[in-house]
Amino acid sequence: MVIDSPAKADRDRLNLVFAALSDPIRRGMLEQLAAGETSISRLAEPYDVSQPAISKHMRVLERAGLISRTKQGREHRIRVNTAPIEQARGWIGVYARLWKEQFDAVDEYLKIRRKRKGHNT
Amino acid sequence: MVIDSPAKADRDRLNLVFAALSDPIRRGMLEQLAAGETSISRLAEPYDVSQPAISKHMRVLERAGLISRTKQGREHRIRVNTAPIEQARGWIGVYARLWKEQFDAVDEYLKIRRKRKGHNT
DNA sequence: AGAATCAATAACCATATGGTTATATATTGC
DNA sequence: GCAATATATAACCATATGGTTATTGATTCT
Repeated sequence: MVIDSPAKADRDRLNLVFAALSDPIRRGMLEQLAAGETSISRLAEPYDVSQPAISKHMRVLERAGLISRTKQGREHRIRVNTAPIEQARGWIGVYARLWKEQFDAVDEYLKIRRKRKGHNT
Repeated sequence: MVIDSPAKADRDRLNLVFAALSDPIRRGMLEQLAAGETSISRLAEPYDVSQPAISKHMRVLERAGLISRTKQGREHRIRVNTAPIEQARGWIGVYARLWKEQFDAVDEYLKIRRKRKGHNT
């Protein structure tokens, strides 16, 4: 049983979102954005990488639609977009539940078997 | 404000889990596993790629801890492991909530401002 | 006006990725 | 016993990734 595949655009977006989340620096940046909008240089502070590397990470997050930016003077103000992360959460939520149900069914079945065996012994 | 970073092992695992989820073929395989344990050749059926490509995808899922396998004759029986996906869900859940609270705070603030402006007009 | 700061891009590098074909091994079915 | 099936790995290929230094342009600060 496979739930209807999402539209191609949604699939492509999920590719980008999960890919963006696969790097600890990018996850760390999103974690920082939980505290609110901030600048790129502030987001970069915890990391010992070059500024062009930071720029690349920002690009990946942006391509995934996870952040958007405005410019104030020379500073880019970065904020998180929740829609793509909700989409990822939705995907995981649906399947985590189905996977868990599968395990619960197995557990239930094993429980019954154990009770029967115990009884027979 | 940044929530305490998880242990390095947890971080590395999240890297692998999100990376594994960034490919539509691998997500599709996990979706199929929601229906229960199955063979690799069955998981491969919907895809028009070579068998070694399938093997590589299985390897990525396995390295992320998302699946485990047993062997029955020549067939590998694949099942999903829920722990890593729960870990990813946990990470997304924590931050999705924080990001949303951030937007709710902004919305609330803008609402109050709009009411004041409307009143003054 | 010029230094300092913020950030992007180009070019380069090493490694990883996702596909292929060829080949090998294990197991089942006839 | 041999063909068929299931699956892994090697080698190859094109592309992507994540880092670097150098350079550039925009903006702010002194």
